[in-house]
Amino acid sequence: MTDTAATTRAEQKLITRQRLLETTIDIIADEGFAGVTMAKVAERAGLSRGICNFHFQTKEQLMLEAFRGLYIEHEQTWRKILTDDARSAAERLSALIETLLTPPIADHKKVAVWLAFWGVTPHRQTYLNVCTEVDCQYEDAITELLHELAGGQEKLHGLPLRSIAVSLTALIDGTLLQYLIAPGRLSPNEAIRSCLTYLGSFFPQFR
Amino acid sequence: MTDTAATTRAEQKLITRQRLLETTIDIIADEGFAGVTMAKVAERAGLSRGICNFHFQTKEQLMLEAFRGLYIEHEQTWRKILTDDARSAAERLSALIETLLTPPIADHKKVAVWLAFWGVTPHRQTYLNVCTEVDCQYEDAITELLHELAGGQEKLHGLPLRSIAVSLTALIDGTLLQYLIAPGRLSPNEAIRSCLTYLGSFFPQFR
DNA sequence: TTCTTGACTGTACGTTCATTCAATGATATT
DNA sequence: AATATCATTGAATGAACGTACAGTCAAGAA
Repeated sequence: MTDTAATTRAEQKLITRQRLLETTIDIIADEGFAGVTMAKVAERAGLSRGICNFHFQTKEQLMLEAFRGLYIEHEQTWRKILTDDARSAAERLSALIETLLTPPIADHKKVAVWLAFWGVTPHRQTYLNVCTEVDCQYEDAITELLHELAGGQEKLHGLPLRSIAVSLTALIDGTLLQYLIAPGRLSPNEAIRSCLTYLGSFFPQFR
Repeated sequence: MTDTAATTRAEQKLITRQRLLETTIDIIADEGFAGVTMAKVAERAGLSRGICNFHFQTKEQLMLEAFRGLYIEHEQTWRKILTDDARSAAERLSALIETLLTPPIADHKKVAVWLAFWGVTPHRQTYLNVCTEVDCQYEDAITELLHELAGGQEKLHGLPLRSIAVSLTALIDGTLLQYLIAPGRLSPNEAIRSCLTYLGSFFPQFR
Protein backbone atom coordinates (compact mmCIF):
# COMPACT_ATOMS: atom_id res chain seq x y z
CA MET A 1 0.00 0.00 0.00
CA THR A 2 2.54 2.57 -1.16
CA ASP A 3 1.06 5.97 -1.95
CA THR A 4 3.93 7.21 -4.07
CA ALA A 5 7.41 6.01 -4.80
CA ALA A 6 9.03 7.13 -1.57
CA THR A 7 7.35 7.03 1.80
CA THR A 8 9.37 5.76 4.68
CA ARG A 9 7.67 3.91 7.50
CA ALA A 10 7.82 6.92 9.77
CA GLU A 11 6.17 9.05 7.10
CA GLN A 12 3.53 6.46 6.45
CA LYS A 13 2.77 6.31 10.13
CA LEU A 14 2.17 10.03 10.27
CA ILE A 15 -0.02 9.84 7.20
CA THR A 16 -2.14 7.10 8.74
CA ARG A 17 -2.39 9.02 11.95
CA GLN A 18 -3.49 12.18 10.18
CA ARG A 19 -5.98 10.20 8.13
CA LEU A 20 -7.59 8.84 11.29
CA LEU A 21 -7.94 12.34 12.71
CA GLU A 22 -9.59 13.63 9.54
CA THR A 23 -11.91 10.67 9.39
CA THR A 24 -12.94 11.34 12.97
CA ILE A 25 -13.92 14.88 12.04
CA ASP A 26 -15.82 13.61 9.01
CA ILE A 27 -17.87 11.25 11.12
CA ILE A 28 -18.69 13.97 13.65
CA ALA A 29 -19.78 16.18 10.76
CA ASP A 30 -22.06 13.48 9.37
CA GLU A 31 -23.39 11.75 12.47
CA GLY A 32 -22.45 13.90 15.45
CA PHE A 33 -20.25 13.32 18.45
CA ALA A 34 -22.02 10.14 19.52
CA GLY A 35 -21.56 8.64 16.06
CA VAL A 36 -17.82 8.26 16.53
CA THR A 37 -16.73 4.68 17.06
CA MET A 38 -13.19 3.38 17.01
CA ALA A 39 -14.21 0.68 14.56
CA LYS A 40 -16.12 3.12 12.37
CA VAL A 41 -13.20 5.51 12.15
CA ALA A 42 -10.88 2.67 11.18
CA GLU A 43 -13.27 1.23 8.62
CA ARG A 44 -14.00 4.59 7.00
CA ALA A 45 -10.27 5.24 6.84
CA GLY A 46 -9.91 1.93 5.02
CA LEU A 47 -7.92 0.30 7.81
CA SER A 48 -8.50 -2.44 10.30
CA ARG A 49 -10.31 -2.42 13.61
CA GLY A 50 -7.54 -2.07 16.15
CA ILE A 51 -5.67 0.70 14.36
CA CYS A 52 -7.12 3.57 16.37
CA ASN A 53 -5.93 2.14 19.67
CA PHE A 54 -2.52 1.71 18.11
CA HIS A 55 -2.09 5.37 17.18
CA PHE A 56 -4.04 6.75 20.11
CA GLN A 57 -4.06 4.91 23.40
CA THR A 58 -7.68 5.74 24.10
CA LYS A 59 -10.69 7.11 22.31
CA GLU A 60 -10.44 10.17 24.50
CA GLN A 61 -6.97 10.83 23.10
CA LEU A 62 -8.21 10.49 19.54
CA MET A 63 -11.03 12.95 20.09
CA LEU A 64 -8.81 15.42 21.89
CA GLU A 65 -6.23 15.38 19.11
CA ALA A 66 -8.97 15.87 16.55
CA PHE A 67 -10.26 18.86 18.49
CA ARG A 68 -6.79 20.32 18.74
CA GLY A 69 -6.32 19.87 15.01
CA LEU A 70 -9.46 21.86 14.42
CA TYR A 71 -8.14 24.75 16.48
CA ILE A 72 -4.76 24.65 14.80
CA GLU A 73 -6.34 24.81 11.36
CA HIS A 74 -8.54 27.67 12.54
CA GLU A 75 -5.55 29.49 13.98
CA GLN A 76 -3.82 29.44 10.62
CA THR A 77 -6.86 31.05 9.04
CA TRP A 78 -7.17 34.03 11.36
CA ARG A 79 -3.44 34.53 11.74
CA LYS A 80 -3.03 34.83 8.01
CA ILE A 81 -5.70 37.54 7.89
CA LEU A 82 -4.76 39.44 11.02
CA THR A 83 -1.10 39.74 10.12
CA ASP A 84 -1.57 40.82 6.52
CA ASP A 85 0.78 43.80 6.33
CA ALA A 86 -0.76 45.00 3.09
CA ARG A 87 -3.96 46.04 4.86
CA SER A 88 -4.90 48.55 7.52
CA ALA A 89 -6.15 47.44 10.92
CA ALA A 90 -9.73 48.22 9.97
CA GLU A 91 -9.42 46.29 6.72
CA ARG A 92 -8.01 43.29 8.54
CA LEU A 93 -10.89 43.21 10.98
CA SER A 94 -13.41 43.50 8.18
CA ALA A 95 -11.69 40.74 6.25
CA LEU A 96 -11.69 38.52 9.34
CA ILE A 97 -15.41 38.97 9.92
CA GLU A 98 -16.21 38.38 6.29
CA THR A 99 -14.07 35.25 6.15
CA LEU A 100 -15.43 33.72 9.33
CA LEU A 101 -19.07 34.31 8.44
CA THR A 102 -19.08 33.01 4.87
CA PRO A 103 -18.23 29.64 3.32
CA PRO A 104 -16.03 27.72 3.35
CA ILE A 105 -15.45 28.58 7.02
CA ALA A 106 -19.10 29.12 7.88
CA ASP A 107 -20.02 25.77 6.40
CA HIS A 108 -22.87 23.82 7.95
CA LYS A 109 -20.83 20.71 8.61
CA LYS A 110 -17.79 22.56 9.91
CA VAL A 111 -19.82 24.61 12.36
CA ALA A 112 -21.69 21.49 13.45
CA VAL A 113 -18.36 19.93 14.38
CA TRP A 114 -17.33 22.96 16.43
CA LEU A 115 -20.66 22.94 18.18
CA ALA A 116 -20.42 19.22 18.91
CA PHE A 117 -17.08 19.76 20.63
CA TRP A 118 -18.20 22.86 22.48
CA GLY A 119 -21.17 20.92 23.78
CA VAL A 120 -18.80 18.56 25.53
CA THR A 121 -16.20 21.12 26.58
CA PRO A 122 -17.78 22.20 29.89
CA HIS A 123 -17.43 18.65 31.19
CA ARG A 124 -13.86 17.93 30.10
CA GLN A 125 -11.06 20.04 31.42
CA THR A 126 -8.73 18.80 28.70
CA TYR A 127 -10.96 20.20 25.97
CA LEU A 128 -11.30 23.47 27.83
CA ASN A 129 -7.53 23.74 27.99
CA VAL A 130 -7.33 23.55 24.20
CA CYS A 131 -9.91 26.33 23.89
CA THR A 132 -8.20 28.57 26.39
CA GLU A 133 -4.77 28.12 24.85
CA VAL A 134 -5.71 29.26 21.37
CA ASP A 135 -8.52 31.65 22.23
CA CYS A 136 -6.31 33.79 24.43
CA GLN A 137 -3.92 34.37 21.56
CA TYR A 138 -6.86 35.08 19.29
CA GLU A 139 -8.19 37.70 21.68
CA ASP A 140 -4.72 39.16 22.06
CA ALA A 141 -4.45 39.60 18.32
CA ILE A 142 -7.84 41.25 18.01
CA THR A 143 -7.27 43.45 21.05
CA GLU A 144 -4.04 44.66 19.51
CA LEU A 145 -5.85 45.65 16.34
CA LEU A 146 -8.47 47.46 18.39
CA HIS A 147 -5.66 49.37 20.10
CA GLU A 148 -4.46 50.59 16.74
CA LEU A 149 -7.97 51.73 15.93
CA ALA A 150 -8.68 53.32 19.30
CA GLY A 151 -5.94 55.93 18.99
CA GLY A 152 -4.59 55.67 22.50
CA GLN A 153 -7.90 55.21 24.27
CA GLU A 154 -7.90 52.29 26.75
CA LYS A 155 -11.66 52.15 27.05
CA LEU A 156 -14.55 52.96 24.73
CA HIS A 157 -18.09 53.45 26.01
CA GLY A 158 -16.72 52.35 29.38
CA LEU A 159 -15.52 49.01 28.00
CA PRO A 160 -11.88 47.84 28.00
CA LEU A 161 -10.71 46.99 24.52
CA ARG A 162 -10.24 43.36 25.49
CA SER A 163 -13.88 43.09 26.47
CA ILE A 164 -14.86 44.50 23.12
CA ALA A 165 -12.71 41.82 21.50
CA VAL A 166 -14.41 39.08 23.52
CA SER A 167 -17.81 40.49 22.66
CA LEU A 168 -16.96 40.57 19.00
CA THR A 169 -15.97 36.93 19.26
CA ALA A 170 -19.27 36.25 21.00
CA LEU A 171 -21.16 37.93 18.17
CA ILE A 172 -19.31 35.96 15.52
CA ASP A 173 -19.59 32.59 17.29
CA GLY A 174 -23.20 33.32 18.19
CA THR A 175 -23.94 34.04 14.55
CA LEU A 176 -22.48 30.69 13.54
CA LEU A 177 -24.67 29.10 16.20
CA GLN A 178 -27.70 30.84 14.69
CA TYR A 179 -26.78 29.47 11.27
CA LEU A 180 -27.29 26.00 12.75
CA ILE A 181 -30.21 26.26 15.13
CA ALA A 182 -32.07 28.94 13.16
CA PRO A 183 -31.12 27.99 9.61
CA GLY A 184 -31.81 30.50 6.89
CA ARG A 185 -33.03 33.25 9.18
CA LEU A 186 -29.86 35.33 8.82
CA SER A 187 -27.91 35.61 5.60
CA PRO A 188 -24.13 35.92 5.63
CA ASN A 189 -24.36 39.40 4.14
CA GLU A 190 -26.69 40.56 6.86
CA ALA A 191 -24.56 38.94 9.53
CA ILE A 192 -21.45 40.69 8.26
CA ARG A 193 -23.23 44.02 8.08
CA SER A 194 -24.45 43.50 11.61
CA CYS A 195 -20.95 42.82 12.93
CA LEU A 196 -19.56 45.87 11.19
CA THR A 197 -22.34 48.00 12.63
CA TYR A 198 -21.39 46.70 16.05
CA LEU A 199 -17.79 47.74 15.50
CA GLY A 200 -19.06 51.04 14.14
CA SER A 201 -20.58 51.87 17.50
CA PHE A 202 -17.06 51.88 18.94
CA PHE A 203 -14.95 52.88 15.95
CA PRO A 204 -16.19 55.47 13.45
CA GLN A 205 -13.96 53.84 10.79
CA PHE A 206 -16.60 51.17 10.30
CA ARG A 207 -19.61 53.45 9.81
CA MET B 1 -44.78 8.00 50.05
CA THR B 2 -47.53 10.61 50.16
CA ASP B 3 -46.30 14.14 49.58
CA THR B 4 -49.32 15.73 51.14
CA ALA B 5 -52.67 14.43 52.21
CA ALA B 6 -54.18 14.12 48.74
CA THR B 7 -52.39 12.97 45.60
CA THR B 8 -54.35 10.82 43.21
CA ARG B 9 -52.59 8.21 41.15
CA ALA B 10 -52.84 10.32 38.03
CA GLU B 11 -51.23 13.23 39.83
CA GLN B 12 -48.51 11.04 41.24
CA LYS B 13 -47.75 9.75 37.79
CA LEU B 14 -47.29 13.27 36.48
CA ILE B 15 -45.08 14.11 39.44
CA THR B 16 -42.89 11.09 38.78
CA ARG B 17 -42.69 11.90 35.11
CA GLN B 18 -41.67 15.47 35.86
CA ARG B 19 -39.12 14.25 38.37
CA LEU B 20 -37.50 12.03 35.74
CA LEU B 21 -37.24 14.97 33.35
CA GLU B 22 -35.64 17.18 35.99
CA THR B 23 -33.24 14.43 36.96
CA THR B 24 -32.23 14.05 33.33
CA ILE B 25 -31.37 17.75 33.18
CA ASP B 26 -29.43 17.47 36.43
CA ILE B 27 -27.31 14.66 35.07
CA ILE B 28 -26.59 16.55 31.86
CA ALA B 29 -25.57 19.54 33.97
CA ASP B 30 -23.20 17.43 36.05
CA GLU B 31 -21.83 14.92 33.57
CA GLY B 32 -22.82 16.08 30.12
CA PHE B 33 -25.02 14.60 27.43
CA ALA B 34 -23.15 11.31 27.32
CA GLY B 35 -23.56 10.85 31.06
CA VAL B 36 -27.27 10.22 30.74
CA THR B 37 -28.24 6.60 31.28
CA MET B 38 -31.72 5.26 31.75
CA ALA B 39 -30.59 3.40 34.86
CA LYS B 40 -28.77 6.44 36.23
CA VAL B 41 -31.78 8.70 35.79
CA ALA B 42 -33.99 6.20 37.59
CA GLU B 43 -31.54 5.64 40.41
CA ARG B 44 -30.90 9.34 41.01
CA ALA B 45 -34.65 9.92 41.01
CA GLY B 46 -34.90 7.26 43.70
CA LEU B 47 -36.90 4.87 41.51
CA SER B 48 -36.30 1.53 39.93
CA ARG B 49 -34.47 0.63 36.74
CA GLY B 50 -37.30 0.16 34.29
CA ILE B 51 -39.19 3.30 35.20
CA CYS B 52 -37.83 5.48 32.37
CA ASN B 53 -39.02 3.09 29.69
CA PHE B 54 -42.37 3.05 31.38
CA HIS B 55 -42.93 6.80 31.21
CA PHE B 56 -41.04 7.33 27.97
CA GLN B 57 -40.98 4.65 25.35
CA THR B 58 -37.37 5.29 24.41
CA LYS B 59 -34.38 7.20 25.68
CA GLU B 60 -34.75 9.48 22.68
CA GLN B 61 -38.23 10.44 23.88
CA LEU B 62 -36.97 11.19 27.36
CA MET B 63 -34.22 13.46 26.08
CA LEU B 64 -36.51 15.24 23.65
CA GLU B 65 -39.10 15.95 26.35
CA ALA B 66 -36.36 17.23 28.64
CA PHE B 67 -35.17 19.56 25.89
CA ARG B 68 -38.69 20.80 25.25
CA GLY B 69 -39.15 21.45 28.96
CA LEU B 70 -36.05 23.61 28.91
CA TYR B 71 -37.45 25.74 26.08
CA ILE B 72 -40.85 26.05 27.76
CA GLU B 73 -39.26 27.25 30.97
CA HIS B 74 -37.16 29.70 29.00
CA GLU B 75 -40.18 30.93 27.09
CA GLN B 76 -41.93 31.84 30.32
CA THR B 77 -38.94 33.92 31.33
CA TRP B 78 -38.72 36.07 28.25
CA ARG B 79 -42.46 36.35 27.75
CA LYS B 80 -42.88 37.73 31.23
CA ILE B 81 -40.30 40.42 30.54
CA LEU B 82 -41.26 41.30 26.99
CA THR B 83 -44.96 41.76 27.78
CA ASP B 84 -44.50 43.86 30.91
CA ASP B 85 -46.92 46.71 30.23
CA ALA B 86 -45.44 48.85 32.96
CA ARG B 87 -42.25 49.38 30.94
CA SER B 88 -41.39 51.04 27.65
CA ALA B 89 -40.10 49.02 24.72
CA ALA B 90 -36.54 50.15 25.39
CA GLU B 91 -36.80 49.26 29.06
CA ARG B 92 -38.13 45.82 28.22
CA LEU B 93 -35.24 45.09 25.90
CA SER B 94 -32.73 46.26 28.48
CA ALA B 95 -34.39 44.13 31.12
CA LEU B 96 -34.32 41.11 28.82
CA ILE B 97 -30.61 41.48 28.12
CA GLU B 98 -29.81 42.00 31.76
CA THR B 99 -31.86 39.00 32.84
CA LEU B 100 -30.45 36.64 30.25
CA LEU B 101 -26.83 37.57 30.90
CA THR B 102 -26.80 37.39 34.71
CA PRO B 103 -27.56 34.58 37.16
CA PRO B 104 -29.72 32.65 37.72
CA ILE B 105 -30.31 32.40 33.96
CA ALA B 106 -26.67 32.76 32.96
CA ASP B 107 -25.65 30.02 35.36
CA HIS B 108 -22.75 27.78 34.43
CA LYS B 109 -24.70 24.55 34.72
CA LYS B 110 -27.78 25.86 32.93
CA VAL B 111 -25.80 27.15 29.99
CA ALA B 112 -23.85 23.92 29.86
CA VAL B 113 -27.12 22.05 29.43
CA TRP B 114 -28.22 24.33 26.59
CA LEU B 115 -24.89 23.87 24.91
CA ALA B 116 -25.02 20.11 25.32
CA PHE B 117 -28.37 20.01 23.52
CA TRP B 118 -27.32 22.47 20.85
CA GLY B 119 -24.30 20.33 20.14
CA VAL B 120 -26.60 17.49 19.17
CA THR B 121 -29.26 19.55 17.43
CA PRO B 122 -27.71 19.66 13.95
CA HIS B 123 -27.95 15.88 13.74
CA ARG B 124 -31.50 15.38 15.03
CA GLN B 125 -34.36 16.93 13.17
CA THR B 126 -36.68 16.49 16.15
CA TYR B 127 -34.48 18.67 18.34
CA LEU B 128 -34.22 21.26 15.61
CA ASN B 129 -38.01 21.40 15.38
CA VAL B 130 -38.22 22.30 19.06
CA CYS B 131 -35.72 25.12 18.56
CA THR B 132 -37.47 26.48 15.51
CA GLU B 133 -40.90 26.41 17.11
CA VAL B 134 -40.01 28.56 20.11
CA ASP B 135 -37.27 30.67 18.55
CA CYS B 136 -39.52 32.01 15.83
CA GLN B 137 -41.94 33.35 18.41
CA TYR B 138 -39.03 34.76 20.36
CA GLU B 139 -37.75 36.59 17.31
CA ASP B 140 -41.27 37.81 16.51
CA ALA B 141 -41.57 39.32 19.97
CA ILE B 142 -38.21 41.07 19.76
CA THR B 143 -38.83 42.26 16.22
CA GLU B 144 -42.10 43.79 17.34
CA LEU B 145 -40.32 45.71 20.08
CA LEU B 146 -37.75 46.92 17.57
CA HIS B 147 -40.61 48.15 15.39
CA GLU B 148 -41.84 50.29 18.23
CA LEU B 149 -38.36 51.71 18.67
CA ALA B 150 -37.70 52.27 14.98
CA GLY B 151 -40.51 54.80 14.51
CA GLY B 152 -41.85 53.48 11.24
CA GLN B 153 -38.49 52.57 9.69
CA GLU B 154 -38.40 49.08 8.18
CA LYS B 155 -34.64 48.96 7.91
CA LEU B 156 -31.80 50.49 9.86
CA HIS B 157 -28.25 50.68 8.49
CA GLY B 158 -29.59 48.60 5.60
CA LEU B 159 -30.71 45.79 7.90
CA PRO B 160 -34.30 44.59 8.24
CA LEU B 161 -35.47 44.75 11.86
CA ARG B 162 -35.85 40.98 11.99
CA SER B 163 -32.19 40.52 11.10
CA ILE B 164 -31.26 42.89 13.89
CA ALA B 165 -33.35 40.74 16.23
CA VAL B 166 -31.58 37.58 15.11
CA SER B 167 -28.21 39.27 15.48
CA LEU B 168 -29.08 40.41 18.98
CA THR B 169 -29.97 36.81 19.79
CA ALA B 170 -26.64 35.75 18.32
CA LEU B 171 -24.81 38.23 20.51
CA ILE B 172 -26.63 37.07 23.65
CA ASP B 173 -26.24 33.35 22.95
CA GLY B 174 -22.65 33.89 21.85
CA THR B 175 -21.94 35.67 25.11
CA LEU B 176 -23.32 32.73 27.06
CA LEU B 177 -21.07 30.49 24.99
CA GLN B 178 -18.10 32.67 25.92
CA TYR B 179 -19.00 32.35 29.58
CA LEU B 180 -18.38 28.62 29.19
CA ILE B 181 -15.46 28.24 26.83
CA ALA B 182 -13.70 31.43 27.92
CA PRO B 183 -14.64 31.53 31.59
CA GLY B 184 -14.01 34.75 33.45
CA ARG B 185 -12.85 36.73 30.45
CA LEU B 186 -16.08 38.76 30.18
CA SER B 187 -18.05 39.90 33.20
CA PRO B 188 -21.85 40.07 33.10
CA ASN B 189 -21.73 43.85 33.49
CA GLU B 190 -19.40 44.23 30.53
CA ALA B 191 -21.48 41.83 28.47
CA ILE B 192 -24.65 43.80 29.19
CA ARG B 193 -22.97 47.07 28.36
CA SER B 194 -21.71 45.58 25.14
CA CYS B 195 -25.17 44.45 24.09
CA LEU B 196 -26.65 47.84 24.87
CA THR B 197 -23.92 49.55 22.88
CA TYR B 198 -24.79 47.27 19.99
CA LEU B 199 -28.44 48.30 20.21
CA GLY B 200 -27.28 51.90 20.53
CA SER B 201 -25.78 51.78 17.08
CA PHE B 202 -29.29 51.23 15.70
CA PHE B 203 -31.44 53.01 18.28
CA PRO B 204 -30.28 56.25 19.93
CA GLN B 205 -32.44 55.41 22.97
CA PHE B 206 -29.74 53.06 24.19
CA ARG B 207 -26.80 55.45 23.97
C1' DT C 1 -64.53 -6.42 51.95
C1' DT C 2 -63.25 -8.09 47.33
C1' DC C 3 -61.85 -7.32 42.75
C1' DT C 4 -59.54 -4.84 39.17
C1' DT C 5 -56.62 -1.67 37.31
C1' DG C 6 -52.24 0.19 36.43
C1' DA C 7 -48.03 2.39 38.30
C1' DC C 8 -43.85 0.55 39.32
C1' DT C 9 -40.12 -3.08 40.02
C1' DG C 10 -36.08 -5.77 38.82
C1' DT C 11 -34.20 -9.44 36.24
C1' DA C 12 -32.74 -10.89 31.76
C1' DC C 13 -31.48 -10.42 26.94
C1' DG C 14 -29.25 -8.81 22.93
C1' DT C 15 -26.39 -5.37 21.18
C1' DT C 16 -22.68 -2.18 20.86
C1' DC C 17 -18.35 -0.62 21.95
C1' DA C 18 -13.44 0.24 23.68
C1' DT C 19 -9.61 -2.21 24.47
C1' DT C 20 -6.27 -6.05 24.28
C1' DC C 21 -3.03 -9.09 22.14
C1' DA C 22 -1.01 -12.72 19.48
C1' DA C 23 -0.15 -13.16 14.60
C1' DT C 24 1.38 -11.03 10.19
C1' DG C 25 4.03 -9.01 6.87
C1' DA C 26 6.57 -5.07 5.28
C1' DT C 27 10.69 -2.32 6.14
C1' DA C 28 15.12 -1.34 7.98
C1' DT C 29 19.53 -3.21 9.73
C1' DT C 30 23.41 -6.35 9.95
C1' DA D 1 20.45 -12.84 2.49
C1' DA D 2 19.19 -13.20 7.19
C1' DT D 3 17.46 -11.04 11.03
C1' DA D 4 15.26 -7.60 13.91
C1' DT D 5 12.01 -4.04 14.29
C1' DC D 6 7.74 -2.22 14.05
C1' DA D 7 3.28 -0.75 11.90
C1' DT D 8 -0.82 -3.08 11.19
C1' DT D 9 -4.25 -6.68 11.56
C1' DG D 10 -8.50 -8.91 13.19
C1' DA D 11 -10.45 -11.93 16.38
C1' DA D 12 -11.48 -12.13 21.30
C1' DT D 13 -12.91 -10.09 25.74
C1' DG D 14 -15.58 -7.97 29.04
C1' DA D 15 -18.12 -4.07 30.41
C1' DA D 16 -22.05 -0.90 29.71
C1' DC D 17 -26.29 0.09 27.96
C1' DG D 18 -31.30 0.23 26.08
C1' DT D 19 -35.19 -2.39 26.00
C1' DA D 20 -38.56 -6.02 27.07
C1' DC D 21 -41.40 -8.31 30.20
C1' DA D 22 -43.38 -11.01 33.89
C1' DG D 23 -44.26 -10.10 38.53
C1' DT D 24 -45.77 -6.99 42.65
C1' DC D 25 -48.54 -4.20 45.35
C1' DA D 26 -51.34 -0.36 46.52
C1' DA D 27 -55.14 2.71 44.96
C1' DG D 28 -59.76 3.04 43.52
C1' DA D 29 -64.19 0.80 42.08
C1' DA D 30 -67.98 -2.26 43.09
